[in-house]
Amino acid sequence: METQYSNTELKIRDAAKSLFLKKGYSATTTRDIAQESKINLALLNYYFTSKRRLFEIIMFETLYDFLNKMVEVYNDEKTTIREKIELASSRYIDMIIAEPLLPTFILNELKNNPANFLKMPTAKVIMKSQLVSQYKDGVKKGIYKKVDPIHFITNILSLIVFPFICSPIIMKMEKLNKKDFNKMMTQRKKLIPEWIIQMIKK
Amino acid sequence: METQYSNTELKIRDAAKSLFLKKGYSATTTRDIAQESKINLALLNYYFTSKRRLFEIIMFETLYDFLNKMVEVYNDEKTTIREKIELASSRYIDMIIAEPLLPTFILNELKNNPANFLKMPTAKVIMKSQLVSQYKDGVKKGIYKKVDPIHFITNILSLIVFPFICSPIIMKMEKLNKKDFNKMMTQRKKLIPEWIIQMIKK
DNA sequence: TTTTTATTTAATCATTTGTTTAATTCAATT
DNA sequence: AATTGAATTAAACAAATGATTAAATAAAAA
Repeated sequence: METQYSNTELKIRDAAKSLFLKKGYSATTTRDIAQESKINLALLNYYFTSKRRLFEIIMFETLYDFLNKMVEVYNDEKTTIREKIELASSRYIDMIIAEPLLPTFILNELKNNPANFLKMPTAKVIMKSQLVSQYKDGVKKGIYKKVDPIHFITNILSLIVFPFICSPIIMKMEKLNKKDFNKMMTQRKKLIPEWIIQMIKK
Repeated sequence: METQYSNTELKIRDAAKSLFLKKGYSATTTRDIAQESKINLALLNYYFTSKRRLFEIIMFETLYDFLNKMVEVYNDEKTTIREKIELASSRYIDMIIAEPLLPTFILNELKNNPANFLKMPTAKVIMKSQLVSQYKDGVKKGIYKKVDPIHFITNILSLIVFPFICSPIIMKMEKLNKKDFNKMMTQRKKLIPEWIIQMIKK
């Protein structure tokens, strides 16, 4: 697949993504986008038909990348449960440190338009992933407590993603700056796998 | 404190809160609010000066209630760590089941306007709460692993709140309806305290 | 070069949106 | 009953916003 974008098309995409992430759909105006990408206002509609369509294109790509990154790790045949959680924590925390507004952006549109999410093929795949069968195996063998796998998956995501979403609260509570906060999140790359394993053990 | 609101004033507040929760600040128009509360458009400005002010009043109250509910539990002198976590889980999960849009609403404005949050006196109190000193005690006594309390507090909040925020994903992954999902969250009232205790133990 | 097609621009349109005004109705007080 | 202040209404304003048009320019094809 070699999707070729013209220069201006890319400029619009980038500016739009940056603004949608920062301010959300409604608070971002087409003139904002035109100004940020230094293109003429009419070019937005020329290339993307409407603000809504531009948004949906960006949202789809973002969501797809986000979910895929997880499915990849979860479906690796060769790694153990612990390794999968380590990799997931590490990858996601790095990803979100690089783009901290991503989670709120996604979760927000998830609320406004959950139907869009239904189109994502990757979502339901997770509960059939290697990680989940490994977990079920452990339960069958009596190593892990008998708890619905959905809790297991939910807990991993919660411990990784939520701190970013409420980072202003955390920073306020502990008087941290952004650098300190990122350091804290980097610590969690190692802590989360420990915690998760301890949670599921009998 | 007996703040008396006129009937119409209350009607506006209620409609506005409902709409702001559902659609966010920018996507909610003053005409939406007027229609929903069945008042004349001008009454919004008559009672609340501006849309922004109305929003801030509602946001402050909501945020205050939300944080206070936690501080109360965390500062109880008589309860154990486990009891505090049980009570927090139970209260919060009930609260959010009753008003599922609350977390995204708060966290969203937290991103858009973190400065507003700085005005909340309750935030920094949490790290000096009874719960945190009990946790530190456990660490000193060698019962708990030596991990910064901020992780402890963050984990509790994450496991309680995050599943609500990403409920569409969870419902998709497991083909749950809203009732099933709430049942799942009710299970977590008992599971979360177990998990948290297990996480901190050596 | 000439012709055709794609890209870019400035200007404008039609709505929407937050807010205000001025007039009217209602309720309490004298 | 008359007066006064608060509450409510319909109408309008000014600015912002998503989208379109028609003309101009650049690029590609003939």
